Amino acid sequence: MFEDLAERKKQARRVVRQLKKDYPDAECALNYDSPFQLLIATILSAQCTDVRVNIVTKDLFAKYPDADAMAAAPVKTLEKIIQTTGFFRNKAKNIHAASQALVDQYDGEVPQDLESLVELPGVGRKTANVVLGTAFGIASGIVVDTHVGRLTKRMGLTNKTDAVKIEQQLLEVIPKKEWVDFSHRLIHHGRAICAARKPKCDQCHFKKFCPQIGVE
DNA sequence: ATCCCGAGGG
DNA sequence: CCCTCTGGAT
Repeated sequence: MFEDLAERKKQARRVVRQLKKDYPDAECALNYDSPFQLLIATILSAQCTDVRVNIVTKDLFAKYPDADAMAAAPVKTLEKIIQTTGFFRNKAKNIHAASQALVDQYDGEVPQDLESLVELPGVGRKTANVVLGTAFGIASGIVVDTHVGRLTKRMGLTNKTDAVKIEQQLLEVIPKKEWVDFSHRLIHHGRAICAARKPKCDQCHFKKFCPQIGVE
């Protein structure tokens, strides 16, 4: 990592500039028609590709499009529909309980602040930041998923492993107006070029200023 | 064998 | 800090 904060900020500016150049229109890859659906899709995305989440949510949202319908669904039925996303018992229990909490406490709507979102079962900082940033356009933090964690470490913007600590270090060097797009663009770059196993460094436009920490 | 837009519990 | 939950793709 770049030890000096000023150096880290300089590196952050290079990264943000290149991200804008390479991925000007990066957006959320999960399919949804409402904040509620984005919330559920994001809960399902834990340790699962967005492609598979979209396959599952097509059926799930056709049957249970909103919090009222999802809260009324049998958990066993939810388990069957979302089975292929992995962790399906926990996820089914959580999306059912979270939907019930939305009905009970928020009249079926999704709250627009981080503290309320994180209290919902199955919703952590990452999921809450996705919903706030993408569905509501509220920059309350930076989404740190497996891609953002891996790429920011390789690019020298953090030396941490814990997602919350990575986010703290990123918040120091990324301007607030960039927070939402920063994650989306990094995630696209992580899938297309800077993959976990076989990063395509020969095709990477970030190579000229990438310390390549963690890449063999 | 490792990774995928994690969260909760110990 | 650690562990567990889980299936599909490569």
